[in-house]
Amino acid sequence: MFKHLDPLLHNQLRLSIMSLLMNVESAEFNFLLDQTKATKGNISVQISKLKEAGYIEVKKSFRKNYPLTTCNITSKGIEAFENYVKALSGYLNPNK
Amino acid sequence: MFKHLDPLLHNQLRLSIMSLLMNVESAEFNFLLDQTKATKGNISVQISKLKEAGYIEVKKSFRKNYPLTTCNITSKGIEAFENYVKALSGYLNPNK
DNA sequence: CTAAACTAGTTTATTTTATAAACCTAATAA
DNA sequence: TTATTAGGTTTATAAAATAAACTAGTTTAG
Repeated sequence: MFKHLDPLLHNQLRLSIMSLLMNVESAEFNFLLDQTKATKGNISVQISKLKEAGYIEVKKSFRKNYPLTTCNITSKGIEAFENYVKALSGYLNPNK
Repeated sequence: MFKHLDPLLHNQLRLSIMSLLMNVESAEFNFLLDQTKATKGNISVQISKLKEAGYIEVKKSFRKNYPLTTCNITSKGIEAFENYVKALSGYLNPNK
């Protein structure tokens, strides 16, 4: 009846991040900060969780002497996102 | 960009309950128990929360000497569910 | 009749999760 | 050179989810 919803994706901020990463080659920390309007701390934590799950890759480098964190979605992450969308649709269109 | 997701609906069990209630006049506690496969305690708690929010109505009666709890969705609940679905779609179809 | 098992839930205690505030390190500006 | 800014991370707190234990009563088997 109701499929299990990946708890890692069933969170507003993490889902936002994944949704953004679905659309781009890669995204910088500040891009995510700007788009999501979340706090830095929160984003930092959620990036870690997504990374730990293998849903995204995180590259740390320097630009203009400042640290720069860049993220991109992995194939595993894409798959998870697509599965999540599929599972959710079972909840959203109860009349179909 | 990303709309706020009603935290009351952004939960697997509560969303399941609301999804079920969208389809029926009313549903008994045991129907929800059976359909969702959740524990009684969990369902009890989530029903209370949905009720407190005014998303559902809860009637308590007796049938065959046993207590019987029946739920139905309210117009406020229907509206909330529809808004939730609309808001979520902004996350799910990032390429559109 | 009475003890065990069952119905239909609710409450409570514990764990997990989310979140923001405080903090850190290095770089640039005044 | 000390103040401020950039780019984050860590930690402390609050909120939520969950299951186990409990309540209250009913049915059934001996």
